Formats: sequence, structure tokens, C-alpha cells
Amino acid sequence: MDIEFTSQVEDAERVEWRRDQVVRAAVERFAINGYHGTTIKEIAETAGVSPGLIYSYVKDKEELLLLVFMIIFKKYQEEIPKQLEGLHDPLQRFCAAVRAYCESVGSNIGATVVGYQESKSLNAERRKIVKALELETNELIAGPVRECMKAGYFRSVNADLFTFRLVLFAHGWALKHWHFRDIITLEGYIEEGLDQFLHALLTPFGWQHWYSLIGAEEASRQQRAPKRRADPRKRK
Amino acid sequence: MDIEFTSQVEDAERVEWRRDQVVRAAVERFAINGYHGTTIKEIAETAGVSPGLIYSYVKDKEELLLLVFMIIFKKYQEEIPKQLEGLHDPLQRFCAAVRAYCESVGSNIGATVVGYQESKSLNAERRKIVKALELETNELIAGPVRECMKAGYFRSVNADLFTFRLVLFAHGWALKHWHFRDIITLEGYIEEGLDQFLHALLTPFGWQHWYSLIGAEEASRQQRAPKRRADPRKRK
DNA sequence: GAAAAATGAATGAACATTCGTTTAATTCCC
DNA sequence: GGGAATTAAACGAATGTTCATTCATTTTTC
Repeated sequence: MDIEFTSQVEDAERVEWRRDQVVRAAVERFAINGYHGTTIKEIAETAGVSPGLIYSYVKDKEELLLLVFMIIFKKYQEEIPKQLEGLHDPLQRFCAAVRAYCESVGSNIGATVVGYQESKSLNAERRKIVKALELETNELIAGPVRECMKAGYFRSVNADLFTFRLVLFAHGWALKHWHFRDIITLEGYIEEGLDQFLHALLTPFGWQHWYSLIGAEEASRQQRAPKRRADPRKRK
Repeated sequence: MDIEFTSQVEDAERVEWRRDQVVRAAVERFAINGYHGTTIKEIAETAGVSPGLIYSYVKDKEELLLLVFMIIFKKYQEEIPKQLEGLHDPLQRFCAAVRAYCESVGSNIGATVVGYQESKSLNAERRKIVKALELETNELIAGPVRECMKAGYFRSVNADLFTFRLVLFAHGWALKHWHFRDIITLEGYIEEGLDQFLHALLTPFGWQHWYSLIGAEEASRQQRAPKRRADPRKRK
């Protein structure tokens, strides 16, 4: 899904970095005081520009917020497929997708939190855009989940609901970052979560397959999950 | 934790129902357009009173928001202990606590969503109050979780983190209600979630205990129970 | 008929947005 | 190459609107 933004400035390259500069500042402020608690003047100061300049690159304040949403979704859409590249095993794809989603959240904590808290601040049309992007992104996770069920690795549960729980788990890192950053790393958070999700769904057959993956990898690293591209054997 | 609110009106009983009336209207509006997207005038209209009246019962708009938070926490603090009453078995207490938490969310969807989205709209001091209440409430869940670990029913994981996941799961019902109300009931949501959480944590000993509970209860009602136990092999 | 409640028009502060002006960059001409 | 002319960007003070809040007045209660 592509959305168009118009700008008073012609030079495409300039538009891009100015927008980036301004949106970055906006995220920074929004994350602290929320959308409504932040003035354009503050954003301008943070970005080191004048308030007027912002309106050369963005239609209104709300569009700035929409751009924050776009950042997050773009990251998902890029990172998850990239991490799945070359992986054919459903179980590996599942793990990789969840990790990629969480890592994306982890590198955009401010934006994720803003996204959670400010969807009501968008007008109806823009909310619709965001909702569509959200569902589109969910599919990146739901795909591997369904593959795992089809292969018999996961017992059969409501895939939509389960996907939603995975997504919420990922967002959780951002939502409670203030609480957890002191007691656990993102890696730890991911692996503990994955471990629990796997325990929740793996069938005996799934476990068998899982151990074959682990074994194939490296017994030395008898972690809970295979790190990256592990077993190249194709199943199916 | 008790917070006091002062009012220009003396009669305590009247104060209570007026506040209730106004806060109810506030939740209704906040849930649609958010805190900042809602005017006092709208709230007054929804409640069927004048804008001025609101200020006889509430210091300012923000206090109205704080009252919304109080509603949610009060519900948790009342419902969860009530549902745990008389239960001594850790596993039963765990399930009951999770169910009670979810049910509380279910009967206050609007307020829960508002709580999630508007914490940034409170000033620092009020945010602190809310944060404290949140941790206090989490303990109602964390308690049974720790009991289950101590009893050997749950394998040992980070209890704080796990509690947080349970809480997030409960909030999830409110956060994505628009999406899930059509495809699943709250009961279904709770039981599917519980089932997965149990699979994730129960030890072989825990499963044994679980089946003894189920058996002792009524075999007829076994859909709540997982069909198959997970692989008992210890990992890690 | 006093006191308590409730009203809603008036007030004033906050803030998004505009736009006339300034500054910088680029082009053109000799 | 340099200086004038043109165009593009950026600035930031001024504008107008939107509310939260107040309070003089009216209505209700006892």
C-alpha cells in the first residue's frame, strides 16, 4: 500500500531528508508528551528549523503523525521478508518472523509507543489507512504460523488470534520498555517469549522436528531457539 | 492506595453519583475521540448536564481522566480477590486470577482502551499514581504465578515478565476488540489464552496435578483442558 | 426565602497555520 | 570570473480559532 504526500518543495531528495529530519524530531517529542502535548514549535526547535518550514513539507500536524506510522510499517515490511529470505522450513520461518518483528519494534520503540497511543488522533480516513497496514503486516506473521500448522508442527488453534498475540508480545517490548529495559535484554525477551509460544503450540511431531533442527545446528548452543539460518534441509 | 478528590459540593452521596454520571460520559467520549479530541462541552452534553456543573465535582479535565483510570483499577482490586476467595490450590488460583482480570477488562473495554492510550495526557504526578496502581494490580496476578512455581507446577521463568504477558493478554481483548468481537467470545478468548499459557509453563508434575483437578472437577468439562500434554523431556 | 445546585455566556490562553519578508542558491549576461 | 537577476528555501511574527475554565445569574430544594 502506497500513500502519497505532496510537498511545496520540488527537489525530491531534499523533501526526503527534510521529512526524515522533521519526523524524527516529532517522534522524539511525541514519545515524551504525546501528540497533543507537543507543539509544532517544539518539534521545529528539536529539528532545528522554523515552524513555517515544517508546513513546506507536510500538510498539517496530523500528517506528521501519519508519517510516524508509516515509518513503523515500512520497517516491518522490509525487515521481516528480508529475514525470511532463503528459509523454507516453516518452523524456522516462524521463529525468524517473530524475531524480525520484535527487532523492528526494538529499533523503533518511540514510534511504536506513539503508534499505540495516538491512533485516535488521526481522522477517520487516516485511521483506515493505518488499520489496513496493520492487517497487511500481520499477514507476514500469520503466514508462517499457518505453514507450521499445515506441516503438523503446531497444533491447530485460531491462527488469527495467535498471530495477534505474537504481535502484541512484540509491541509489549515497546509498551513496557521503561519497566523491562533494566531487567532483561531484547534478546532475552524474545527468546523467553518464543520458548513459551513454542511450548504452547508444538505437537510431539513438531518437537521432534524442532530437535532435529537444533541438533543440525550446533549442540554447543543449546539455546531455546535456533539462531539464524539453521538447518537447510527442506521438509515437505 | 487511596487518592482523595475534593469537590465544591458537600453531600457525599450526590458527589458520588454525579461523578459517576460524568465519568461514564467521559469514558464514552474518550473512547471514540480520545482525551484531547473530546471537549468538556461534549462530555456535559453526553451526561446531560452543563459544562459548569462538571467543575463543581472535578478540579479540571485531567482529573476526569484520572477518575477513568481509578475505575479500572478499582474493578481489578475488587474482582480478583473476590474470585480467589476460598481457593487454596495455586493452579486454581492462577486460572481464577487470569479469568477475573480478563473479565474485568471485558466489562470495561472503553476505559481500558482509554487507559492505554491516554497515560501521556496526565501530568507527572498523576502518571506516578497510575504507575503505582498498575504495579499494585500486577501483584494480584504475580502472586498466584509464584505460588505455582513454588509448588513445582510451573517451570521456573521470570515471573515478572510472565505476569506482564498475562496482563497484556487481558488488555489485548480491549485493544483489539473491534477486530475480535466478531470472531470469538470473551470466554473463548480467555480459555484459548489460558490453555496456551498453561502449555507454556506446566511441568510434568504440574500436568499431573492439573489432570487430578480436572478429574476431581468433572470430566464432562474437559474442553478447558489441553488435549495432549507437551513433550515432557526437559530442555535447557 | 435562604442555601445549595446548576446553568451557560463570557473570558483568556494556547497553539496550528499563514504569509510577508529575508536569506541562500543558481542562472544569466557581459 | 564577477556581478546582477531570478528563483527557491527558510524564517518567525501575526492571525484566528478552539476550548478549558470562571462566575454572575437562575432554578431547585428544604
